[in-house]
Amino acid sequence: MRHDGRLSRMLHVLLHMEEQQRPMTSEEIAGMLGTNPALVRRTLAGLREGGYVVSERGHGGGWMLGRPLSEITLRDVYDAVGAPEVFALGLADDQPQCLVEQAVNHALRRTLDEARRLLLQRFADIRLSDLRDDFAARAAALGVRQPGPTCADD
Amino acid sequence: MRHDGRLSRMLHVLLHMEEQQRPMTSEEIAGMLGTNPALVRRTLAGLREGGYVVSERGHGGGWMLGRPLSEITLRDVYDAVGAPEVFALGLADDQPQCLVEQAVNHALRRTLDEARRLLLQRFADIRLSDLRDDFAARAAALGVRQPGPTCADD
DNA sequence: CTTTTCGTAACTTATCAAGTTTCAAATTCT
DNA sequence: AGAATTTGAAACTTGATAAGTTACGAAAAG
Ligand code: FES
Ligand code: FES
Repeated sequence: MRHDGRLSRMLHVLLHMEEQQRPMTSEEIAGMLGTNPALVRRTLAGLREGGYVVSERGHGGGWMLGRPLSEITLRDVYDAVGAPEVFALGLADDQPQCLVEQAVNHALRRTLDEARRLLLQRFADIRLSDLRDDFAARAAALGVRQPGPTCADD
Repeated sequence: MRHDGRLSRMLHVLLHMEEQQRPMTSEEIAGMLGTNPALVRRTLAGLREGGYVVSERGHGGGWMLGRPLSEITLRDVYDAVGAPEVFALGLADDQPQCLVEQAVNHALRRTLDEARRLLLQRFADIRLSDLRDDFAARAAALGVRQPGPTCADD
């Protein structure tokens, strides 16, 4: 099953965004992610609606954080990218009136819902500043002074 | 994202299989699921390897339970259909050497792993006989005497 | 008014479970 | 033995959709 990488990618983008003291263009970000500007705009649009980033058009424009990383949780970002389906496992709906299918789906749904609740609760408990701190710790452990981009974006 | 309905469908099949006192052909099962025999064989093949069902070829052949429903858990069936990816959410791997991506993926992986552990533990705790009992209760609540198939398979 | 950059719509691609086709092999029935 | 039934398995097509692409208009700055 194909993955939905929007949450992961947007988290990556937001953390890099804080390092920069200037707006990042969609093209720069696309280079970072190995994709293209239109997709970046499409996905960041959701984050803009939530106020997590702001965009400016024209010369010198681009994307900047709309609030500190300490005020954004993983859950916020998950919701902002459209609250995509968490699970690849799905329920059959071939025989909706079949009591067996109903019993199976009921058990699966309860279990999936419980796991989803746990997951989203954990997401709500993690702030992006926590990820940044972890990143900083990793950089320090490697003896990196100025963490800066390690990819080919410049 | 597209769902993987193999677990749900195979549970449905196994429960119906117990009701029947005869081998069910792939064609019958395909009719139940609104699909075709080859797909049924492909998916049930995994269950056969685990000994959860047995198949007989030729006239009068078909599929039967290989052990009582009380000795099969949802986790068993999940594994038997290939232990498909649980989550639709995936991790980016565009910049494996990027410390930010590493920090993001580490946090996501830990959280997803925790939710996966919970899910699979719940699966391991649910026996197919529990689902059958729930099914029987639903049938009783509706006043059904002989639960039998409600779909067009006969 | 030219350049930069976002905004957005429309279209194409990649992926993989699901679905299909086909035939060989095994088993039973006559 | 031969016909009918049914699984086994390989090869192929379809469908759904996140990702990727193309194209052009609007807004802002120089
Ligand atoms: S993409 Fe994270 S360092 Fe460039
Ligand atoms: S499919 Fe469950 S009753 Fe026919």
